[in-house]
Amino acid sequence: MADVAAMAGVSHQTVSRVLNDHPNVRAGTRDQVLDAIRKLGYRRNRAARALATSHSSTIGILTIGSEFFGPQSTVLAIEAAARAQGYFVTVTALDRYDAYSASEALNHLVDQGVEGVVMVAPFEKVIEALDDAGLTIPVVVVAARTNVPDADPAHYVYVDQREGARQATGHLLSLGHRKIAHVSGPTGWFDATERQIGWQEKMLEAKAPIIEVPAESWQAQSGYEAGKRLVDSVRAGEVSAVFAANDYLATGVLRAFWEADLEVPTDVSVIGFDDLQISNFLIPSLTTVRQPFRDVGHAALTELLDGATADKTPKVIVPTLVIRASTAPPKSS
Amino acid sequence: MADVAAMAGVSHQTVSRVLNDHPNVRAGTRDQVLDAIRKLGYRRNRAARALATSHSSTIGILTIGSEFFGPQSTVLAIEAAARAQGYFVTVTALDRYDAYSASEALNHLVDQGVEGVVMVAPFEKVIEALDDAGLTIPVVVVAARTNVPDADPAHYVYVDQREGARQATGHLLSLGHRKIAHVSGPTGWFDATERQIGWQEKMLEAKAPIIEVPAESWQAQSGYEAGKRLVDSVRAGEVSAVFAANDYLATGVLRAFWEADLEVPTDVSVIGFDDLQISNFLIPSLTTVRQPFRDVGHAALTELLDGATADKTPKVIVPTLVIRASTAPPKSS
DNA sequence: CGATGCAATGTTAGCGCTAACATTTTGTGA
DNA sequence: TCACAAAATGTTAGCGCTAACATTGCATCG
Repeated sequence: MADVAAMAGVSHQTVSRVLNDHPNVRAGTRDQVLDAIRKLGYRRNRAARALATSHSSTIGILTIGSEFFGPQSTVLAIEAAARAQGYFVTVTALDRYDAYSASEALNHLVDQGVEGVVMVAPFEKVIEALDDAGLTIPVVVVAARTNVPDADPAHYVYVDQREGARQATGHLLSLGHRKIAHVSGPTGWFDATERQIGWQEKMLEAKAPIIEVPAESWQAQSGYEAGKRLVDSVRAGEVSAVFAANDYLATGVLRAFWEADLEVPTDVSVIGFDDLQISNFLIPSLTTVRQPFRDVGHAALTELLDGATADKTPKVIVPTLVIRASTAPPKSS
Repeated sequence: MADVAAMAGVSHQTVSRVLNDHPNVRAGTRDQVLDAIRKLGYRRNRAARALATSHSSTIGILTIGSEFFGPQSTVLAIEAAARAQGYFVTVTALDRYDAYSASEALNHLVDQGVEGVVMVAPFEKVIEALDDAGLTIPVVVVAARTNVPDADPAHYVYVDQREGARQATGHLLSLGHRKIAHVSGPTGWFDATERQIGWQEKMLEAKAPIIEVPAESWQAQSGYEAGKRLVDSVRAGEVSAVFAANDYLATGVLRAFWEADLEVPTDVSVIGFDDLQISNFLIPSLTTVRQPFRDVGHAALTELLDGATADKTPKVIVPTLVIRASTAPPKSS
């Protein structure tokens, strides 16, 4: 900076003023300074700036360390939005989904000096770690948490999973199904819980039977195993439709039914959740619930930056049902 | 820090020494200091530290802004490895895949003060932007680039795409196929080019015909369109197997063949590339080439941190063929 | 034409830490 | 017991920037 000042024939403070768009700088002076900056290829030292202003212009994202479609899309959207606002983004992924890993990760971010944190980790234990962390910086949580403690200072942004599950179940009910099994997501995940509740609510409203097959993970493998367990029930006419907690699970279910020579949707309907890129190209193409992850990412960043506003109401985004070929009216038996 | 020093009854410099594991500190003093740190909940200010040491302990990752399986897995692996080494990671995603976006993104990272950059963006234009950027910090590129200029100071780490394509093609040839069409990836991507070359090399060696159907994107939609264009050739016996440039494309191809009542693998074999989580559960389960992205991430970080070593030989990681149910010997016609 | 006021620029201090050197304490051997 | 070295601790300066105040330049008006 001193070099730039010398070259432009001004004081370092004037250079600083130019850099910070201070109004009281003559146009001619400004040009000289900018010229010198260009000629010298000068870049401001961010550490010094952060030290002097006590602003790091950095936000932290804590996410889960797996290749899940939803969190990943959300993280990308947050990053893009943050960059547009002149913020830097530091990402930390969790090794394991427990409170210890989570507080380690949070520490890592706080050590880094972030001004705020977005947690894209819809796993219960992880979010609970936050309640104990006692952070003094703004926090936005992207998770459909319903039992938020009053004392929790975090802001919440999420897609209404329960509503999505109600849409999916409602679609099957309106087709005439009543024996709708739910392949539920793994325990500990908000999304799994909410989807299960939405399905169950709708089923109880319709006075339909509750048939739940829990999956051990979100992976297709678990869906496949759940599907195999459902084959006999389908054959026996005890299940005419399956609502899988996400599209990976649905893919596994489709596969299991195919292996058992059960035709979808003739013998049994299948519906998923997420709308992956490939869901339209599965055999048959998958009816599912689409989540607008980009919107979630944007909303999360907005919430973080405008966090001063006292409005702590969760920002809820509504998913949409995408009807394709894996659902049809039940066989008239 | 001054508070800690006062509480422990030492000078701030002694606190600094404790924090930096300096050897010349008496055990008792160290304990007092650590105690004071704990009691006060003191955290070092990273900006000040960075300013004093001129080390930011931050590395930048530049990646593409889409939900692709490979880059995402690689980024996660790099982040985990970096954190284990005490580094912070700043991620920037590209809005568009052109040189301008790329240099903007690089500037963003350099402004942030990163000590090194890993580019996980196997797109030609993006990498070319790097050659002009004239960065003075270490750079590792994760991309199967073959025409690296001598002057290019970057280190390269990648999975041998060409070899993977040769494995895939070789597998089909050894099953007895000769009319193997390639649904090639979009132009501008190193991976697409390399896979195309690997396939072509192997086909020329076998004196087999070159039938290529270019896809416009990496998405299943493009694979579907390519598959539809191949249906007639398959029916006419002009194509007995398809090597799709990735598993999304392969999914689309499978779907197109299914719609046309072509059975896989009886009527036509299909092979993909990447080994997605769901590839084993497609109908039929997909033979594909698995890429060890975790290894790539680790190798990239190692290369970045040990970059001082003069050895600029690219680190090449070999993929493995995963044989499943979508490939079989051709119909004896 | 000089007083006045504001715009433009300069000067000084300090953000919180570490490096380098200065000083004090401790331990050792003759 | 004292000199001496080595270990332990303290003191000072400065990393590169911005905030706050000080000064200068310049236009305006009676």
